Amino acid sequence: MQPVSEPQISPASSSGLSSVEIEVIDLFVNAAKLLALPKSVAEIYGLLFISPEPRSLDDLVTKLQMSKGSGSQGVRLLRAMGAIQSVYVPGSRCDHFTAVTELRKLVSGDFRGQVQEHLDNGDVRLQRICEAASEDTSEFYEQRIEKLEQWYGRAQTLLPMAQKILG
Amino acid sequence: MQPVSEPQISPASSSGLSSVEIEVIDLFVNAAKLLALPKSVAEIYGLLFISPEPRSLDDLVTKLQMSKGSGSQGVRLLRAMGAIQSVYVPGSRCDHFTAVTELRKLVSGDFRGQVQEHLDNGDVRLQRICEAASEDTSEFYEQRIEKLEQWYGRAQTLLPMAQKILG
DNA sequence: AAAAGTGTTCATTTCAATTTGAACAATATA
DNA sequence: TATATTGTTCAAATTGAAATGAACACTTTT
Repeated sequence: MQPVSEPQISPASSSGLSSVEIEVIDLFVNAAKLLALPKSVAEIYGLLFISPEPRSLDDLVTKLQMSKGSGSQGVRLLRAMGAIQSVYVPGSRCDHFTAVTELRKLVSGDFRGQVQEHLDNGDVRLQRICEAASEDTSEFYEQRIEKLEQWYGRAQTLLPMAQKILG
Repeated sequence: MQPVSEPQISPASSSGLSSVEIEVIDLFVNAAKLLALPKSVAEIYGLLFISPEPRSLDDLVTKLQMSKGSGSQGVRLLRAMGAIQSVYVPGSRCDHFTAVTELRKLVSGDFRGQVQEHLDNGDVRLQRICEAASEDTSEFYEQRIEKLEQWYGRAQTLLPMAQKILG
């Protein structure tokens, strides 16, 4: 990997993002790559994370210079993941959002969703592979299937442990 | 997620992939999505995983019906990741490959590469955020930075533990 | 009711990653 | 030396995901 490079959140064309905001957003944008989440989603979360006050959708898309459509989608996803919350702001009729920062909540939301799912399907898949292999049952295939079962087992062990450490 | 669907490795147009092979390759192709690896890479690894004998590049691209270019790139990546090995096959002048199936080796190869890297940069990033925040040092910013440090700490704890369980 | 504000949806565009295929070594065989 | 084999590289095409922006619906204010 290349050394950490300067944030690419076009700093000149700012609609007033401070340098702290830019750095933090950049952090999340990069982390998002690891989780294969859209950049816009990371930007929204990043900005909310570093915002002392709740922000409206309009607010977000203006500061981040993204389309209303993207903003709307992004907010929806983040809400579904439990990564942001909408809060009531007296005297304003639009929704306002804040970042959920408890690792425990974040982990049980998205992480679980993405990974657990695949593991759950593991049984089905292994089942199918066994069936397919039963036509041609060799020593080698048995070994490989055993290997796959071992892998799934390990993963099943690891996941709850990860939740414990993070939660 | 939709229920596990039928493999989409065009089974009709087969250059002779057995149903076991198809199922296993499909398993890896799906897992690869989680790790954000190219499909071609997953296909190659999957086929090697379920092949009793080493296979040549030519072999791979023929059975998988992919271009030589993709095959070459894929093999290179997998080798760099330590996920496949080239083995000597007497009486043949081309390289042959087998899958590395020890979870320990796989984990120290790719997983580490992808994740550790980001964590290593964490220090640099946090440093930069601190600097940026020093212009405008508020209670809130301090809390957030603390939160980020906490997150990195947890991740640093989890990673070696994961390696232990998997390795 | 009109006008302004807020938010969603969705067809289209944009963009980046992957794949292809052809050109190009490099090496072995005849 | 010519020819076949093996493998890499890279520009161009393909693909699919994400972003845009306009149309729409709903609410609130005047």
